[in-house]
Amino acid sequence: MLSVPEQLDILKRGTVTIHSEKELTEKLARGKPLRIKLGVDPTSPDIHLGHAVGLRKLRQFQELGHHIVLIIGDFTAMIGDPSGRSTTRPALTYEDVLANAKTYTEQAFLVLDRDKTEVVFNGSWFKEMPFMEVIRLNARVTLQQMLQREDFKNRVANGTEVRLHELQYPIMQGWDSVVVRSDVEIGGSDQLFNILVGRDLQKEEGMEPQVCMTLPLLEGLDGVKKMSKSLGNYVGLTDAPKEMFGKLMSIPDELMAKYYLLVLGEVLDTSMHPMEAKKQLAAKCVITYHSEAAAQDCREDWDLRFSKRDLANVELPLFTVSDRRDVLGVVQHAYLSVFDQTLSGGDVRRLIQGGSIQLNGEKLTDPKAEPAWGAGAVLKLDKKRSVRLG
RNA sequence: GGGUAGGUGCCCGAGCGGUUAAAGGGGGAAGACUGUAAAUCUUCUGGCUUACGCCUACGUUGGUUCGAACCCAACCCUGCCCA
Repeated sequence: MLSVPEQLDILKRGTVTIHSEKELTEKLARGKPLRIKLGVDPTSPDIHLGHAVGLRKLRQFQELGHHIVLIIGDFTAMIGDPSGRSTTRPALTYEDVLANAKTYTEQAFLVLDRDKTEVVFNGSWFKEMPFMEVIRLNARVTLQQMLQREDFKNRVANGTEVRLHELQYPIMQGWDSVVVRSDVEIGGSDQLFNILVGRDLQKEEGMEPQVCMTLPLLEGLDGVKKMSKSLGNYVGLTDAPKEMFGKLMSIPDELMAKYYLLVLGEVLDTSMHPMEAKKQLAAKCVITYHSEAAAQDCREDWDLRFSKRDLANVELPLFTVSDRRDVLGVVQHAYLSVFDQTLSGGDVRRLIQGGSIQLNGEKLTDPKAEPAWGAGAVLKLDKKRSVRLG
C-alpha cells in the first residue's frame, strides 16, 4: 500500500470538495482498507461517461487497496433523486428498475474490478423497514434544511410542485451510509447535500462520519447541460466504437480540457490543434471501452468520411431498393430498415427539401422523382448517415 | 374545507366564438460556411404516397352554437392565500 501522502495525492485529483481532507488523512493513516460507497440509481439501462467519472474514482481507490461498496438504489430509484431537478421525476416500475440494475452493474464492471467490489441493493433494507423507524429518521432532518437546497428552494419559489416523497430521498441515501458503514462516499457535486445527510445520520448512530468526496459534473454533448440519458446528450459506455468516436468529436472545444481530465484522467496539451486533440480524446476513449484496433479503425474511417468526404470508399450499410422507387419512399424505407427509425412523410419531405438527401453527391430535391438507383451508389440521408445501394 | 389563479403543441408561453395546426421564444432537424466544433446566415419543426382535401390536437366528459382552445356545467389536477 502506498504512503498516506501518496494516496492523498492520487485521490484528490479531479475532486471538487473533500469534507474533510483531515478526516480522510486520519482514516487512511490507520492503514486498513476503507469502505468506499457509491450509490447509483438504475433509472435507465445504460451507463454513460458522466457516471463513469465516479466509477473511475472508485477504481483509483480500488487500486490503492480499498474496498468498494456499490449500492444499487433499487428502492431510491422509485423515488427519484430530486437533486438538480426542476420537476418531479417520472415514476418507474419495479420491473424496469430491476432490469436496469442488471445491465447497469454489468457496465459498471467495464471500469471497476469485479472481484474487489461489493454490490448491494438498498431495497434489501428499506423493504423491511418499519414505519416507526421511518418516522424516527425523519425526525432528524428539518424542513428548513431541505428548503435551503437550491433545487427545492427554486421549485418552491417558482410555484412548481414538490412532492413529499422527494424530501425522503436524502434521508434514504444517508441511511444507506449507516447500513454499509461507509468511510468515504463519492458522488457528483450535486450530491453534496445528500452525502452530508449521511454524515449526520452516521454521527447520530454513534459511527464515525464518512468523508464526503464530490466530483465535477460532466456536461453532455451540448456542452451546457449535465450529461444525462433523458437529455440525449450522453456517450454510453456500450456505444459502438464509431458512435462513441463521433459523439466525442461533436463536443464543443471548450469542454475538451474537462473531458480529458474527467474521462481520461489526463491533462490536455493545449499546444495541440483542437481537432487533433479531440481526435485523440475520442480515440483514447474508444481504446478504453473497446480496443486499440477499433480506435484505429474509427480514426481512419473518420478521416475518409468527414475530412476527405470520400463516402465512396467508406464502409456503409447496404440497402436494397424495393418496389417503391420514388425518392420519398426509398428514403423512408432506408431509415426504417437500416436505422430502425420511423420517419413520417413530412420528416422525409423536409430532409429532401433541405437538400440533405444526396445520391452520389447530387442533391435530390423532388420527392416524387424516380432516379436510377444504381447498385453501389451512395445515398446520403442526413449529416451523419448514408447507405450504399445494393 | 373556503377563497382565488390556472391546466395550450417536445418545453415555456400568447390566444379568449369563425381567416387557429394555433403568435413569440427555447429546444430540435436540414442546408450554406467549416474542423460532423464554435459563431453566423437560410429553411423546416402534428399525421396522411402534398392533398387550396381529410384526420388528430388546446386537462376530462357532456352542453350551447351554423361554428368552440375560446361560452356554460360537472369532474380531475396544480399554484397561491385562509383554515
